[in-house]
Amino acid sequence: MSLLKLTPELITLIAERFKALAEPARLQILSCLRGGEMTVSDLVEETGLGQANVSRHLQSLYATGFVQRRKEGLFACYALADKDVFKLCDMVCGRLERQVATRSRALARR
Amino acid sequence: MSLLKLTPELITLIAERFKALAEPARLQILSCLRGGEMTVSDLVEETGLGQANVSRHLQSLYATGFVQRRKEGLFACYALADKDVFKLCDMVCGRLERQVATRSRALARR
DNA sequence: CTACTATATAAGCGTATAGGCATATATATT
DNA sequence: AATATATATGCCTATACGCTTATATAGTAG
Repeated sequence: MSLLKLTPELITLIAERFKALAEPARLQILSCLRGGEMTVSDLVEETGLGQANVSRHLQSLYATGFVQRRKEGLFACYALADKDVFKLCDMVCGRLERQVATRSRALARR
Repeated sequence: MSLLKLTPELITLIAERFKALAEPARLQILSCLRGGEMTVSDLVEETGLGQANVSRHLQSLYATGFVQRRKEGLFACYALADKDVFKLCDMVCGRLERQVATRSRALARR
């Protein structure tokens, strides 16, 4: 629908959200969380990223509302706030597929 | 659906696309283009950004496939590649609205 | 209490990038 | 040809950010 008027303030907020998704490491983390709640240690192991790094990215994803946080004893359990993230990825992927197709044709034409 | 497996290569590509949307200036440009095709000069005037700046952002948006380009005499006319960009924004906005609501309640509770 | 573990945070470093200025390129006009 | 205009690009500086190492905080166990 896109009925929303994009005011400067809104634009800033939207840009922040996209920025949170604009990093491979964070997308990787979100992708891991697709399987369900995970601790920081789990994510460190699964992603191969450093612990401090994962923690910082999680803060960023939490601040922008893409993940939820739950404390269980020593562990911090993170989970996707909702599944929309992957709808976003799919939309971008759709675009990607179209572009890849277009460029393949362009290359073939040379 | 989110049936796509997020391979490392795909993650990189998706991150690039999100990065293109992660800048207020570029969102502002896209928002302007919502009304239809515009020249660089039009966009400079409408956004208040510098010409070099606008030109650069347009290259970035073009490289990531968010805008189309057409040359008409001296002018370069840019247009949205499709409307999906604003579906993306709306989805992020939806999330924003929910968050704003949640946080207002949280503040009220203190 | 001490020691250990999981997570968060701080400091420093290197890189990427936005913005401004000057300039190059391309096209049109005379 | 020369000149003017629209756009693109190269260079510079400031800032932002990701990554690593080291440390701080919080919770648990002995």
